[in-house]
Amino acid sequence: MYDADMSLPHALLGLLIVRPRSGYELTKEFESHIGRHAWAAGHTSIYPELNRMAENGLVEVTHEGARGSRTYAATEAGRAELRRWMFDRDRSRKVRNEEVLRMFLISALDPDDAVAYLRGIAEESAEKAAELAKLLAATGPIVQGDPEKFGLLAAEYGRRQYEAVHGWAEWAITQITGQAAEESRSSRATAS
Amino acid sequence: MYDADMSLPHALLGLLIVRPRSGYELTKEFESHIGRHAWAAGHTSIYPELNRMAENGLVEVTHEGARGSRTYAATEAGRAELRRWMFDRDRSRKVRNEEVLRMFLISALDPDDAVAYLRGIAEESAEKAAELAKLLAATGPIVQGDPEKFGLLAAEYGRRQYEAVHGWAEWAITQITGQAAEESRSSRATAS
DNA sequence: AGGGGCATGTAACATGTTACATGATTGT
DNA sequence: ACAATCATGTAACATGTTACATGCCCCT
Repeated sequence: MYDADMSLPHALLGLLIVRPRSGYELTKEFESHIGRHAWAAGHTSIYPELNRMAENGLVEVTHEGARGSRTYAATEAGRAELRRWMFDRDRSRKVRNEEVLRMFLISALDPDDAVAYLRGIAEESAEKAAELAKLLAATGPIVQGDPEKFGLLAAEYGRRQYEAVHGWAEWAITQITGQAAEESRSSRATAS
Repeated sequence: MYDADMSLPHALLGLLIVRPRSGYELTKEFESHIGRHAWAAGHTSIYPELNRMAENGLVEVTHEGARGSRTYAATEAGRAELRRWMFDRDRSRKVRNEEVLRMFLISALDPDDAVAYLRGIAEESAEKAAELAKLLAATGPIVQGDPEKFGLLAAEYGRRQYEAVHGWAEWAITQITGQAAEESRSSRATAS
């Protein structure tokens, strides 16, 4: 079977389950939401992966169009594989989250830099949350299984995440600056 | 200079800025918090990377101990590089977040599976949030620059994130089940 | 003296990225 | 007819992972 921690084939399966697409269309999909927020991939990894998946029976070519384009659809085996992967609770998975890494590394900056960095985060997360709120307001309620609504659960997830990050950044700033203010007060007191 | 999107050397720099360590100690560090929540790395990538970083003057060996152990410290150039990387706002960075990918792919599951999956998420996020809350309660307030407190900002970040995920999962469940209840009501109404 | 953990490394393999490459179709 | 975009691919390189490999030191 497929390795538990291979994400690209599963991302492709998910998209193909919702709606059959060509490699080219999948590539474009990865240039927008899914690629910018969840998993990046270029056509040079997508095309070989589709061929491999076709060999393994997870997808099949349902239509050949102009310019040699091939439309792929998920097979029954493909659906089963995505389901297996989603419910696979083997958390030996390797984390690789640059955002969170930066959060850890804030502790390695000196206080002024840390606060400057956090202000940037606060600003950025507020923007992103607002952006997603706008996107969600522009579309109707979420309907499971509606291809048009694909990714809206993820969008709401993102919106809440960004709001949480915003709150956290502001909290973190008060932690550091509050403490700095404290220190300068006590050092003045000691000095006098 | 170093590529903007290489995270391992920067993770190592961050740890070495806080406190000089050997490759072995760094490896162990990656087995606990930072490796489980932010960035995974094994000794087979850490040792070669340290050698490369030493060649490039980002770190230096400050002590050679028993069993051929070498203690590394960040150089001034290393500190500057970490700072540069932290503030590098070039967001051409490739996202690769399996968690978020799964959120996207929920839309590809049928409603029963989606709800089951979300229940799992709700449970897991509540557990993780509680775990971090406990960890945070057990340690004192955060003091910037205190090596003992390294990662506490990240811990609070994680706690808030998990709480947000929990709230989202419960909201998402009501979205789907509420909608399913609606549907069965209306189909009964249509049938009668 | 021997087991367990400390401490580092190399080699083969899998995966992913960048650069290079080609040709078909559509719209103007 | 020509430019833009559609549509797919290969090859060289960089990176990361797994398996294999070695030896030292400390404790009992």
